[in-house]
This record gives sequence, C-alpha cells and structure tokens, in this order.
Amino acid sequence: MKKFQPQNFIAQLSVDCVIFGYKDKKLKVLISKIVFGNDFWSLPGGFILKNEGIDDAAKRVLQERTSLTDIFLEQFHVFGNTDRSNNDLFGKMPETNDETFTEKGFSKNDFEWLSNRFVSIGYYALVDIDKVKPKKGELDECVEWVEISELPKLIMDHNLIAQKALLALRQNLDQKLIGFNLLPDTFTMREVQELYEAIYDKPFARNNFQKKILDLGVLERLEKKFTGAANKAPYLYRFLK
Amino acid sequence: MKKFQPQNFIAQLSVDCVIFGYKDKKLKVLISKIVFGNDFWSLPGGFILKNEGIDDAAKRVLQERTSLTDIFLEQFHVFGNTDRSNNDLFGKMPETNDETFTEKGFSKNDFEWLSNRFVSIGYYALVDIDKVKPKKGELDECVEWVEISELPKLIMDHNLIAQKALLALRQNLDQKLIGFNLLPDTFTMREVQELYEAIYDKPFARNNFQKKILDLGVLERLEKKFTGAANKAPYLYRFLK
DNA sequence: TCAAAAGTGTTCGTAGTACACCCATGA
DNA sequence: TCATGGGTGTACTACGAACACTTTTGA
Repeated sequence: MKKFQPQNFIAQLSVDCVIFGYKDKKLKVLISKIVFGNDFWSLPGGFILKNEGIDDAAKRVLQERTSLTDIFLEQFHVFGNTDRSNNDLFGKMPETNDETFTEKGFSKNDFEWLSNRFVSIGYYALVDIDKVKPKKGELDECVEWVEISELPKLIMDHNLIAQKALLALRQNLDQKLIGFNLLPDTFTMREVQELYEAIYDKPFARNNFQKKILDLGVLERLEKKFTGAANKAPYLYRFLK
Repeated sequence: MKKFQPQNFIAQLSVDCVIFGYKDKKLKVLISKIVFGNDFWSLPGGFILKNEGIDDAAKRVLQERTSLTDIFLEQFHVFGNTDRSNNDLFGKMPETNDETFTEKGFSKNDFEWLSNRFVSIGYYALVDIDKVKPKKGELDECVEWVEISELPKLIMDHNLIAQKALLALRQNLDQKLIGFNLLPDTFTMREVQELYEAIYDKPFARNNFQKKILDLGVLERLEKKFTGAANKAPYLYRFLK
C-alpha cells in the first residue's frame, strides 16, 4: 500500500478543488471528511509533487476523487493568509491520540508537515454528476455531494474558497460556455435554464432565456423528448464541440 | 547590511509583479536587470516569508522597487509549470564564476535554493509613474520602465506573465474603474482616452468615450486647463473616492 | 375539451455606435 | 478669420426585458 510521503511534495503549498455537480435542480459540491479527528469536513485537496505542474496536481486530486479524466478545470484564486494552517487540527493530535494516526500509517513527521502554514491554489471543476462515482482520497474518511447552499462548516477558509469558486463560475459561465459540462450529453432547454437558475440563484424568463442560449450557436437540436406528461414535448439538445 | 536569507522564505514559491505605469501616451512596465549574469531581465519578484501573507509579500516587493505604499495590487494568475526554474541561469553559475556571486554576498546554498523549480503567483499593480522613483531590490542590478510592446526577452516565462497581466488589466479596467490609478491626480478627458487607447491598443471615438466615462459618475469636473494651444481649453477632472 | 408546458413573435427601453454640429482658443 | 481641438446633441442599431400569443401533449 502506498503511504503518504510529504518529502515528495512542495512544502507549504497545496491545491484545493471545488468540484461542482448538478442534480435535482441543485448545484452541488463534493466535500470530504478527513481521516483524522471527528467530523472535520474539507474541500478535496492535495499537494504538488516537486516535479509536477500545478494543473496536473489538481487533475490528480480530481481523478483520485471522481475517477474522471478530461474534466473541465480552472484555477481561480490563491489563498495565502498567514492563518491558513491546520495547526489546530493536526498539530495537537500527536500528543492527544497517538494510536489513531499511527494505525492509519501516518507518522509524527507527517503531522508536523501537515500542520504548517499552507498557501493554497483554488481550482474549480465542472463534472457531469452521473458519471462520477465519488471515491475517497488518501486523507479522506469519505466523500459526499452537498448542495452549495447547505455546506456544513468546513476547515480553515474552505467555506470562503467555495464561495469564491461560485463567483468565478458565475463570471465565466456566459463568456466561456462552460455550463454544459455540468449537464448530461443531451438535455432540454428547461434543464439548461434550471441549471442557470441554480448557479445564479435567480429566475430567468423562459422565452428570453431560450433565445439567448440558442443565439450562442453552440447547441444542436435533436429529436423531441416525450415525457408522458400532458404537455408539448420539448426538444433535446446536444452541446457542440 | 541585510543579507539574502532563503531559510526565512517558503521554498519553491515566489511572487512576480507586473507594475504598470503610464507616460508619454505609452503603457509601461517596470523590469529589473538581475544582479547575476549578463543582461538578464526579469519582472520584479520576491519570495514569501514563512509568516507573511501573499498579498503582503507582493506589497513588500512593490514597496522595495517603488517606495510607494498604498498601491493598487491584485493577483491574477499562478504560474506553475514544471519547467519554471532558474536552473539554467543560476544553477551553473557557482562552478563557472565563483567570485562574482560571493563578492556580492551570496553563498552556494543561496544559488541552489534559487535554482529550484518555483511556482509563482502573478500580481499586477497600477501606479502613478511620476510618483515613483524606481529603486533596485536586493537581487536587482538596476530597474527600468519599458513600454509593454517593447519588452526585451525576459527570463523564464516572464514575457508570458506580462502578457497575461495585460489581459487581466483589460478585463478589469471597465468593471472595477482601476485605470485612474495610472493617472495623476488631475487629468483631462483626452488623457483618459489616450490611456485607454494605450491599454487596449485601439482607438476610441472621442465623443462616445467622453459620454461613457462621465456616465460612470466617478469624475469630478474642475476648472479648465489652458495649455496655450490654439484651441478650446479642456476641463480638468479628478477621480472621486 | 382542457390544463400544462413548449415554442415563437412583438414591443419597449437602454446602451453602444456613428455621424454631425457648434464653441473656445490663440495665431 | 482661420485652423485646431473640445464639448455636446441626434439618429441608428443591437440587445435584453417584459408581454402576448400559438402549439403540442395526454388526461
């Protein structure tokens, strides 16, 4: 079994990922409960190998949790306040509870390394939630999708990171046409609209929204989707390119 | 005299600043010739103290070069490819030319530290160029204002960093009203327009530009400025807040 | 025949663009 | 009186917002 080896990583520099998914008309974020302590939740994060690009490090973190390659991924902000340390969480642990961390294959040195102050590069990722089977990482107890508006208290400034990620997503959604990464391969116009409403947390006018999206010229209209409901069947669309 | 002490800094993490100034209708960037080697130019950069926020580190780098506090400053991108190292520049130097670096107060260890691979946080800053007396930093031979379109070859990916900074500046100019940081306290509308034209590298229609800027509601109209030229005297403006 | 939801068209107001005109200034 | 550059007004266009109307579907 592979062990966590801090000496392979750049010290005091980390990557934290805000992985967005969309389900049941809700925008969700993947969070993980960390393996030490009780009920500490965090964003999926990781460290950067000494000979690894930062984007590659983020991809590795994502792949570890989602098993997906080829994910839309973008850095959006660096968090570098001096109070960014896990000292409270990790630092005191060796004295208080020696057996819990040694039995999990971590040494005192590992804890000291982890309890340093870290500068963290924030990434956000957009995934088709149905293609993901969440998988826990090396330092995770478990991982879970949580609605963005119902995030629990996360460690350090991770709640702030998630908020900033949402703002970055909103800013880039229109100009970069990245929202379709959150949808399945085919979808109705209503589904696109509900996605946008979930992201911006505000309603859009149906007809104007349809016009705006179609005018982008990036959707292909496919056959109609008969839902069995007593109303006109909507078209299915596919994202081009 | 204070000596460069790598052990005080976070390893493999740096800050690079693109300091924008405006003069003679040209957008300029402050670059520095580094103290080692021949004719190696770089963006003003520095490192982050182990107990220093990243914004504070960038401020320190700026203050070192410009003697200004209270500068508009914003991170815009992290550069973290694996090929980001000064190995070519610093790594071979100890063997080839021992006396040049020791006489300047640097040790072999310093060079090894510097020749590592670095992840660098890019900041851009906007200053009133007339308020700046460029001052060289600890690792600088000299510093100089250079027109952005006439930058020489810089070390590593610093040319790319400067280009990305310009794009970030353009993106934020309108929505954040930051351009006035580049101008003196009072200015004419023509000067604002010429600044915008320098930044976007394209002409604007005079009347529409005036309307757009005044509609922002952030300028105060002062007395007229009589230049002695044979034409109507323009108003002077001041940026509010 | 009806309700529900989809698709499409029309109008209105605003913001940006292009064009035109007048004014102040000093030679 | 003239050239130069500054200030302002008007018409055209594009885009989004608000409103209205028609069509399809299965009960």
